[in-house]
Amino acid sequence: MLNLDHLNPQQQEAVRTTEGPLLVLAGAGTGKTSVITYRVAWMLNHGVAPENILAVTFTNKAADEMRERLKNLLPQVDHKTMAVSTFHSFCCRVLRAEVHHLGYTRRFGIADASDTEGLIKQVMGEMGISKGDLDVNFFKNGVSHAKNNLQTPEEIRSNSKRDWAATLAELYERYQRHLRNMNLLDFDDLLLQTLNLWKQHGDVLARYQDRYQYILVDEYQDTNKVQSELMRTLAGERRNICVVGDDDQSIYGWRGADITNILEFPNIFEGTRVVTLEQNYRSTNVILKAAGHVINRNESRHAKQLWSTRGEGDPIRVFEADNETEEAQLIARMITQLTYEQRSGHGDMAILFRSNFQTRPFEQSLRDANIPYCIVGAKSFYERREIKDAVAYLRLVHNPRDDLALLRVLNTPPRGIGDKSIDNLKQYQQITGKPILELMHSEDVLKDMQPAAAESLRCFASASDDAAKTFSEVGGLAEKIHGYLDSMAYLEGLGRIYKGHEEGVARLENVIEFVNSAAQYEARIGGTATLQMFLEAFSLTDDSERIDDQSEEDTGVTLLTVHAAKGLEFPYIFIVGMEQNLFPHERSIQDYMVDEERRLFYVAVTRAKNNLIMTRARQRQKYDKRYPTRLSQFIHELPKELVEFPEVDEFFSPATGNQVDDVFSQLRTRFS
DNA sequence: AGACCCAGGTTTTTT
DNA sequence: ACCTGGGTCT
Repeated sequence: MLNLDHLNPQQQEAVRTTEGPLLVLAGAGTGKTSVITYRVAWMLNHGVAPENILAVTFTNKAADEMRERLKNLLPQVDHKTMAVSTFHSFCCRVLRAEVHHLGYTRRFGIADASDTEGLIKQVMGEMGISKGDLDVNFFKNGVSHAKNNLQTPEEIRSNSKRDWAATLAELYERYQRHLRNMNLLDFDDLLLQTLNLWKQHGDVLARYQDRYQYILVDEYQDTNKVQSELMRTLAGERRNICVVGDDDQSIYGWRGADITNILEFPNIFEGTRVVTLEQNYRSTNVILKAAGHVINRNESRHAKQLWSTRGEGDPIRVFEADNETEEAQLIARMITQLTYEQRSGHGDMAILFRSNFQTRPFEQSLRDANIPYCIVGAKSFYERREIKDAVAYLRLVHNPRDDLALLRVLNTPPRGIGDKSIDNLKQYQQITGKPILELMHSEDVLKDMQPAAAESLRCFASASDDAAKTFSEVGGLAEKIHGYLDSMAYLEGLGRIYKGHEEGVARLENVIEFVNSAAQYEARIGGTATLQMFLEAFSLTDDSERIDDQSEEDTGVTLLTVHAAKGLEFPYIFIVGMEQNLFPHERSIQDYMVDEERRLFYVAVTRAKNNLIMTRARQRQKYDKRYPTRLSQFIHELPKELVEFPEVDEFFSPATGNQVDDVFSQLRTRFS
């Protein structure tokens, strides 16, 4: 039987409450993941069938971790039947089975962010929206926002008096029509169309409600309207829905997360049991008090007060440097000193910053000081042009209606299909509404083209047909991918696309690496891996986890943005660039979003287990100019008695006799 | 088709 | 300062 003894009373209550709506307010470091996994284990032990449980997370990483911990906790249960997945992959699975109800086919492809942007530009062109007016980002965000908030184009038109409303609505409609013609769903659609499906087809919904009788949602503060509505719909009359999250760590409002989901949950589900986890197992009380004091300024939050049994701990220290270079050098010196006098390794330390551009001077200073480091979230392998091209080739074979993929690779490498021919095809596409690849099979269309171009198009089309046949049989996926890219002259063409010999070779190596990743995927899944599965994994899986080279992660200092640090912890945390307009960011100040920025600061502070050091540069270079800076308001918001503002030298002053004794006694106990 | 030039934009990031 | 994308010229 499951032993809950080492859980605290609130955690136990959360675990035992399996029926009805439950809101678990899990403050930073309060053992949330344990609670979730124990709760699932508890349900399984109490007769709930694994296939009746749905656990939803935001990231694959979180889903993997949960699955892993469940496996350890309950090795005997058949975990394959239990749905632990991200919102997107869950919805994708539903749609693969049901999407025909909505007029797509189950071979639908997934449009990524750059497809979305490209298509929106195209639609803007169609509508004759000139550049001077509203820009691509406006429409991209506008459409995404509308989708996330369940606004139809009709509603945009009628609800908003803004002069751009009608334009946005029309663009949304056209954009969506294009996607549908190409049998593509964008990321937002995966969620939205699943919700539409359920709302429009009660019988389908009933099947899913019957299957998923117990629902668990992690990081609920990050859900948007569609996501909360999806879960509410699925929970139905049973209302067995448990959401876990921390409103104080809601830092994704800017991309559609709606904090009111977690704030209003008890009002939306009458009779909600609320369990607040306040015992923190991570940090010293100085850190918790400081964080709590700051976050208390925010209105509209669920009250909570974190505490721990780890003692008071050292005060927070704030240092100032003249400029960003010296700030970076200061941090490097401090790290050297700390590793020297304490027993902490580089892996115990992380440098947190608000914006990515701040990494530069730190890379330099750490390298100069011979300190190993790793940067989280550096630009990814899969963003590279040659990889996206390779993926576009694959997408086209899988979904021949994917004009976006086709146009990307039709003349990559150059094969004599110029702008003229491409325009021509687009024209036909507009008139007939048929996929371009299909048009390329029509001699009526081809006779309009230059003979050379027509021949090239014919050749491309027939190679695509061959590939489609090849991939329709199961097995040998990586091999087939290699053969296909080769047959399209893509591998050979890389040398022509990229001028320098070196660059061509490097790009080719990357593509080969990509083929290898397909082989790895195949090895993991087994011989039954299909192109569709691989593409789906590619679209819905985060880059960093696809290639795992975590070997160095343990040994180096970690550099990462505060956003990327959510969910992590380190004994030593350095928050750098504590300047007004940088953190909080100036954009958030203009937009009255300082509350979210304050939550971001709260997240940063609560990453620290033992020691928190913050720095500021008095001057900072921005683009090509230097500016004087002001200290961040968040520093002023910290409780005075918990913060010290030492001079830089004080950090490096010789150790006192007591400290020396201390170090030696620690060493003695360690080696005795 | 490919080299070259200029304008615009540079918070955070998942799926 | 620096990169990207789009436009133009050869």
